Amino acid sequence: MLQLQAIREQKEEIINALQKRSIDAAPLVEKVVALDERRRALQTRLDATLAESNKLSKEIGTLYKSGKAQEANVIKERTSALKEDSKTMGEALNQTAEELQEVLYQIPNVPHPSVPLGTSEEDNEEVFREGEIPTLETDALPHWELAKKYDIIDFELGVKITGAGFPVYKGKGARLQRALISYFLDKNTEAGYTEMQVPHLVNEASGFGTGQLPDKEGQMYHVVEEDLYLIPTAEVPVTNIFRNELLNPNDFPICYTAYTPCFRREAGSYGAHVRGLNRLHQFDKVEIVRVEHPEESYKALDGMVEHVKAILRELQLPFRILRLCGGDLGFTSALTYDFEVFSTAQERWLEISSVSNFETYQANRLKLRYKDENGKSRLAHTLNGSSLALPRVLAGILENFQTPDGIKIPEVLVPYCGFTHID
RNA sequence: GGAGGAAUGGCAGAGUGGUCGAAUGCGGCAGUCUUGAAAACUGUUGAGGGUCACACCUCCGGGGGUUCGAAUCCCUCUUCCUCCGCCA
Repeated sequence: MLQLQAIREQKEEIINALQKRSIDAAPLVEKVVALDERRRALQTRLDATLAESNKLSKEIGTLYKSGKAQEANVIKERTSALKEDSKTMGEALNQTAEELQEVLYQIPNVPHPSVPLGTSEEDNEEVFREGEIPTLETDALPHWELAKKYDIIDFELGVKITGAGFPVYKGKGARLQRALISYFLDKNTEAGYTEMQVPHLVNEASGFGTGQLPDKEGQMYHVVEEDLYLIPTAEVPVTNIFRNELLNPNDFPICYTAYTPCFRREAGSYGAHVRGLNRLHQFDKVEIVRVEHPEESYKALDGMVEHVKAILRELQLPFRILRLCGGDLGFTSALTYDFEVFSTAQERWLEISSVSNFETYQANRLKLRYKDENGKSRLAHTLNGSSLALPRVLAGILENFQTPDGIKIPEVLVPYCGFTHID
């Protein structure tokens, strides 16, 4: 969530910047300002009352000690009115503070100046493109047919066991999946990210910390019995490692990587564009997460983009990078780059990575701070990105590397797979 | 599942009704010494709100209660530890 102080000091700038998301934040921002003022007024009054009653209590203490019980009893009688006052004021204060929080949660992050104006994915800005799109035979198949032909992914079996969107990977398909995970983790470790294994279920506070709750509650699977949520991305458990932490400046940069399955309800539409591996309820992903000093975070974001680029280059997949426009930008993000791989057989781009800087938006919810040079605590910046989401990488490999003799495995993966072709 | 114990500042750990926001150690920061570093020594150092700055207020796992006054007493929830049972 946004920082109150920022809203107080740069109200107009924030409202203007949020127009990039095609929303009029003015009513919400004004409401925040009004509630904040009311909260502070109540606080001041309550503080004065409490100060008075604290003072009296101390007097009573000293009077008792010096044996003047009678005088003490006289003062005692004066405290009851103060007590009642502070109780009612405290209740009003709590209620106002709660209202204030609720309005604050409804305001999305302020987009970075470089974020283009726009309302949908049409308006995203392509900033980079690399790799040649292969010319396939006329009988080139989409990945779901290749998966069937070579018997490496069984979608129907997943339906039997669980339901739609939970595929079963078989034989070389399963092996390739495992190879990709190992390869990604190795690349990330090489680049200085520390590998972590984290829980796949998180509590409410964690979902809240990274912004999945309460805004997008419908997207996560909820285990009602224990009130836990299946993670939609490793971002949630990994970033929440730092919830309620106060760091030293020399702790930066913090770079973590984690492989986890990801679970998403996304009760979306059916059709060609969600066929096969394009959209699933459960999929695997390797994530990178960074916690940075505010002055370093955009340099870190660039570094993450270069890192993902290098991986795609090694995999020899044709890809492009988009800078998301305001309308497509996630609620909590200030700047996001999406990576898309070209799916030759489907003749469209598939998102395989999303790299974002959240600035202080998550840190404010997480209470993730560091001590600055002057010993004051300030909010850190959080970032994360996929490196990478497995299903669409797999789809890209299957489709782009298909030959009449089978699927050719990208060279970097051969040591991990133990085979050169799927046939 | 049964029986006990515990939760305090960045960390460790004292404190069992009245200047306790809290001893002490470690860590952090600043300085002395040193060519530099380490060590040693000296000083400093909890978080949040509020204020131009003070004052002042809140916070000792969460919530509620007793009391003029609670880290300290009571209730409740959560978490952790030890022992027993069960299980991987």
